[in-house]
Amino acid sequence: MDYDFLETPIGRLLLVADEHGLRHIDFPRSDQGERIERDWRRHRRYLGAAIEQLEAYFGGRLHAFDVALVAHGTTFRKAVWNALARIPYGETISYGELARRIGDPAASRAVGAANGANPLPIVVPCHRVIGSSGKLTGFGGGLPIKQWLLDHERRHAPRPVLALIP
Amino acid sequence: MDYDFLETPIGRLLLVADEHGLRHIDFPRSDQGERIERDWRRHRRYLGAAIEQLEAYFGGRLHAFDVALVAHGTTFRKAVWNALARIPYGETISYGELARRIGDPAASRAVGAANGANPLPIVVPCHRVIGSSGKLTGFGGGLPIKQWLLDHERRHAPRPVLALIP
DNA sequence: GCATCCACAGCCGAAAACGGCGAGTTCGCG
DNA sequence: CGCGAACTCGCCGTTTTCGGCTGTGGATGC
Repeated sequence: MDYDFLETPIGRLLLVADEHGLRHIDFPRSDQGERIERDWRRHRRYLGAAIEQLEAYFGGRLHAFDVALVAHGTTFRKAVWNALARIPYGETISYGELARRIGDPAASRAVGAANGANPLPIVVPCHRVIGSSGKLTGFGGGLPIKQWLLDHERRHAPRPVLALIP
Repeated sequence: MDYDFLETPIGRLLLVADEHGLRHIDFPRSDQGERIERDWRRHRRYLGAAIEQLEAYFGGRLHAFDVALVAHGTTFRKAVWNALARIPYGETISYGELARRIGDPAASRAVGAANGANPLPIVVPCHRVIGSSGKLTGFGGGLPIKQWLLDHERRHAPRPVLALIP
């Protein structure tokens, strides 16, 4: 298992991958030690594509990732993460809408928990899910980063996103 | 979004506008911080007409505003605010009469609430609505200011307002 | 080990609370 | 009597509050 860090506009990211694909993206939190296992090696052998694409993403040039991913979880969580990956760049939906898309309309709250368990933030865009009222309501890396990502995508969206006036 | 302050005989007013028109008029209350968003800029680019006309109004020279306005609200509230704008300078009507004018004769109390939510006091003359008994009964900027506005308009009314004796 | 409970990155409908009212009644005071 | 102030009650739109519905991992108690 290889790991390395990547400096980005939202701070340093910890990337972890093996021969099967990318396994983790973490925001090293100051309040808890970085979760690095003893047998990992700091090496970019399996990280090349991910790093290239993340740099392009933060540069505003890449709108859809194409990297091999490995994520383990319950059936419900995998359904949520797959639905996440289908939300287009620059768009946002609500937790309830995501629950409806996976055919479990009452599970909006469980969707929030599954979002929180997403091991691959940014690449699997959990930041595009917000409260039905428009509030951000939560993000593993902190709300300011969620806001930054949404602003960044709105700025670089292929078509200008209409500012709807209610 | 631009904002600026205007000193008037009833105190300092906070004006907010953008390219579409005037959006807010506030009485900065000492009991709560002024509501100024981070991304507003203190500038008069979009405020010129409003400031000119307000100065003329307080000078007793202007009897009808002609400024682009932007006010968001429910269907009911917009109906109330539109009816407000049709009350002539120097006249007063009751909350119940206003309810009748929008075709909802029993909603006099809800009309009071809609009046309280008026984002553009003075320009949209919510101060011209008083209780059916003649008492003032309420005003966002405080009753003394409501009284001042009504006195001011009575003093400068084009025709003297008749004191009707029933 | 195994039940049980709890805390979450939510949402929706129903019910209650809350006012910038108004009409009607009561009651006190000249 | 006459006039109001004070009170009650019905009315209306909006806002706030409140249950109940979900899946999962970790803490607790046996």
